Amino acid sequence: MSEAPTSVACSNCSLRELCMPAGLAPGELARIDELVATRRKVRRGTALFQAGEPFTSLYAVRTGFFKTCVASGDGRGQVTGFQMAGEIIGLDGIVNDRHTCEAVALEDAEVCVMPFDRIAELAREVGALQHHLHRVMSREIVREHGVMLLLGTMNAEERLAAFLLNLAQRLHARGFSSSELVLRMTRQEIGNFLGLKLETVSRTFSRFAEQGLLEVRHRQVRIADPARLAGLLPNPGGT
Amino acid sequence: MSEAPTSVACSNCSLRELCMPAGLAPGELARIDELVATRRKVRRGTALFQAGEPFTSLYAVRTGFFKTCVASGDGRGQVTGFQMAGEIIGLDGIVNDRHTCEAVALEDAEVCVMPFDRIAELAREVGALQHHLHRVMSREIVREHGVMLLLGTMNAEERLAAFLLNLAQRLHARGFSSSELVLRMTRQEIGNFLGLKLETVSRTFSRFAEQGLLEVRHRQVRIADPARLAGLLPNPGGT
DNA sequence: CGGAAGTTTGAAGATACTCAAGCGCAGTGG
DNA sequence: CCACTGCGCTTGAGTATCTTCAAACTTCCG
Repeated sequence: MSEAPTSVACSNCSLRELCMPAGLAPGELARIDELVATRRKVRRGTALFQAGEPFTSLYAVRTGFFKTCVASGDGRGQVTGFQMAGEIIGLDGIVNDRHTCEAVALEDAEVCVMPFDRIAELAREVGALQHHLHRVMSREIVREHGVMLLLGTMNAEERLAAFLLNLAQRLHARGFSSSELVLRMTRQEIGNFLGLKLETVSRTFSRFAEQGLLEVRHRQVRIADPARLAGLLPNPGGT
Repeated sequence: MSEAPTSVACSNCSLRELCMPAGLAPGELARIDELVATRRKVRRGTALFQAGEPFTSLYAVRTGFFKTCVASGDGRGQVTGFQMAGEIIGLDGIVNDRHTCEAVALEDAEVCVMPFDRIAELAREVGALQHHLHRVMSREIVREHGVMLLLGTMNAEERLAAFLLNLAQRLHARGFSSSELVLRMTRQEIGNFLGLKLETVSRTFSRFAEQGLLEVRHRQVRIADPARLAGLLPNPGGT
């Protein structure tokens, strides 16, 4: 929709360490700047892309917050992930040149548009970029393994604890507090990610609050006792 | 363990369409033959690789049947997939040069060992291989989205129906019957994949048999009414 | 052939879901 | 500025589904 031909440079971007390969030669870095054709603003509640749309580009989140969802024929949907600054969206489209999930902004957002054929072309010449791309895709596969473990083996408390700790950790890596967080998504959306109904999510929040693990005021969450919250996870000596 | 320096040629392999890119120039095909360093036999019940092991290679299943599992700190485990001839195993290892899941042979099996650095090197020169690799990784991401939908939104009957139809479809693509199948995995392993207990899997099989959807004798399954079985899925106009 | 492993089935119980009602905050318009 | 409306959140009561525990049976493999 709003394709602003903003002048852009990854080389100056504060998110560079998050979404670009490390250890590039200066010349290579300059070439990677060419990757990001444009930026694109996405209004809260609107889709960056939808299922079925032709695939052209990967997107790096610059600001804002996204969810990605797959839908089954009837109304049911599964949120496959939430993406924040520095994270890559759109890898699902590569197989069939068509997106199979949709990406929706949970708040006004901006993404860097990276045409995939240009990425592929440059990856053939810049080894570090090639390796980075492989790692990004592999990381997504491993992340999804974790979600499968969550959905397949954990109860409601474990799921919510894992979700909150993961969110906190990612926010912390971006310089935010690791204990104070503002949820960008509704209880419904959390439920659609965790495989729970929104009432169950709400009840579990309340139970955590009663137990002194959290302080919850709507979307404002403080992790009061991170150690005990982490103790709920089935992953004591986690990787 | 058993690394046999078998002489190997993808160009003659009957599985070529499954695991190699299409439309290669003759010269390119010859170079891809170099990719497969060796084959490796894996005995039933033993691991092709384990979580924590250094990552070196991707593996293409030649014969046999695998499961891949992730484990949480305590005993719990989630089967992330079952792999058959022509399918690729090991993509999880790329991110951190270390495997995060284990791959176990469910029956005596053989795989083609493809050193990843050699794949990456060749992908830089052969565009079709590069694109193929991207597609393989993206396909895995999309497949996992489907599993997440299954685990997050479906009940026991829907899960088992989806599992059986998926298995039948993949076997059919390999020239086997699409209605007659022999399960290579235990009820326990099916349960660990579908997020159900083995008893629930067993009961659901029995219920399907009562309803005339299946004929089940232990691991021998005949899909008696594929249409009605497919009708159970939440995906009437599915992609 | 014998034992271990895998499968089936039943009964009781736990967890999460459904249905329902009420509350609270945010944004809108009087 | 305040009331109003809508959406999201919370909480309760009853219910469905899946799990747990247990026992018996079958198959497979050594």
